[in-house]
Amino acid sequence: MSKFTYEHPRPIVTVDVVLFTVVDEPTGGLSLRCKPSVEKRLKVALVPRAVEPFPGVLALPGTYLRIDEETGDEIDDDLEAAAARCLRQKCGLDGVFLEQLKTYSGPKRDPRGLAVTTAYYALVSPTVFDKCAAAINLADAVGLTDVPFDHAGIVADGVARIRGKATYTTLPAMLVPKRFTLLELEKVYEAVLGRPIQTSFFRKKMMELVVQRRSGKTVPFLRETDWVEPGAGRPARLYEKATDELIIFPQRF
Amino acid sequence: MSKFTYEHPRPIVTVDVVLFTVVDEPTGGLSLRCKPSVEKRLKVALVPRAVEPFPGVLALPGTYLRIDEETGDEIDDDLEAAAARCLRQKCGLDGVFLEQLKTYSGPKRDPRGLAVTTAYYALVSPTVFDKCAAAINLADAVGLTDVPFDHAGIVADGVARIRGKATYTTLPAMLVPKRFTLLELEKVYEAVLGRPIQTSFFRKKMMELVVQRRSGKTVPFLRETDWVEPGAGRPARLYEKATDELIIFPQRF
DNA sequence: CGAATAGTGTCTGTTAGACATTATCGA
DNA sequence: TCGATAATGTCTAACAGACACTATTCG
Repeated sequence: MSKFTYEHPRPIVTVDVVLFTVVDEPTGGLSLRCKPSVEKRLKVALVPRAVEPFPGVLALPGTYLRIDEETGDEIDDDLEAAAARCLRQKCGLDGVFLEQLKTYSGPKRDPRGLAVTTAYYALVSPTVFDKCAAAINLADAVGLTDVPFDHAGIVADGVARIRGKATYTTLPAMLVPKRFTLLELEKVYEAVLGRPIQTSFFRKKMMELVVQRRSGKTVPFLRETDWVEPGAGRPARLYEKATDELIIFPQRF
Repeated sequence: MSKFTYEHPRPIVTVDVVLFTVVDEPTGGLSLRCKPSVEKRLKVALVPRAVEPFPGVLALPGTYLRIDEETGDEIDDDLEAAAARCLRQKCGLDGVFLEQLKTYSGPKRDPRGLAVTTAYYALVSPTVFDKCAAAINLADAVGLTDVPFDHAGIVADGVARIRGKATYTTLPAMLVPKRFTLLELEKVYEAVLGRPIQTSFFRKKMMELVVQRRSGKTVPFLRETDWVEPGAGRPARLYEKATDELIIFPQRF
């Protein structure tokens, strides 16, 4: 116990992960939109806290930065590795899109004293998310309250970040399954942006978006497949992404 | 000595500041541009390191997060306060624009072991910068090398960040003195962006940019003054900012 | 055939970008 | 008046945004 001594005090260092996904929302009867299909809704994952403070309360999945080499436990190479481990251990997710959001600090944000937490945000398609049967709750990402610490602010920052990036990158495409229809992708963009966008403009932009291959050749970001998604009307063509990387648009969206 | 003991090891927590400014660069004889006046160059502040490792080597100004209440020294409320203190103590600067950039971590970035450093970036006009007579060196911000740790990468990230923000905010306006000409502001934008921009388009956009007052009224971001800057030809009108806050453009730039 | 959904085409007002022109100073 | 720099106007091609139209399936 108490084996690690330093000349100066050091803060607690943790990571928190804002895990976003989308869920289908049956179009409410009150909706006046002509567009049929389903609406999508941006959600954030919350897990019950295992330890003090706030045990049992739903909060962002988080963990200490593990650098103790003597325990035999897996140690974290850096903060991003800790966030990835958190996703793996608490959500059963691996290989999902993960980027640093911001670092939060201050004496008031944690009752244990001055804590430094680096928040990451992650995006996962509902298909993959459903596979992890862990005890994960989904809450509306927009306007989230009733979470401990400063997690509401962190989620709000995360929403702002992905909203900003959605206007000039393919970031929302991280939220669709391997094969998807263009309308589905549009709905996901709308869920992230929180506002409707124009179908024909969206399709035009998306279809002419190209990605640079390592060889220097450019290929379309969206690859048409032979498959279709049957529905009530004309079946929709299914597409695949040419890459899982984040692509930046030549001009803003 | 060694008064602080913890059950688990904790990393070193520091902040580093990427302090940007611009300097006038006499247009080289090789320049083919018709535009006269002076070019501006984006610079970053480096200070000689006071302590191990790399004592004496030029590096980003940085400091430990101070949370030791017993020393009688000033303690930091949070990371941003530490960055502000660093600017004050090492550069003699106070009240400059300061925002969080990113947090860096990993066992390889510091010979002392796993260190976590949160980088901030700050912008200051050359007028204010010149007042702080401290031993501060200015290096070209673009393509900086020959700095210890991962500071080259941090500066590169900082340049990328302010370049991005320059296209949709008034961030480069943080780099001009209280009164400035439109051409001067344009040159600063060009220094940040690293590419020339169109004079007439720039002026049009800038002049029609408005800021929301607390009362709800909108006023132009640029306020015309009665003063002019004499030069070789027609004198240029001097402008003032209506606010010191960062303004976001309605549409991208 | 008609309802329902997928996907495309067309028109228009706005605007970025290039370039020419005018304005105002000192010598 | 000329040289130099500041500032504005004009033209064009591209494009966002709105809307109408065509296409394809099922019952």
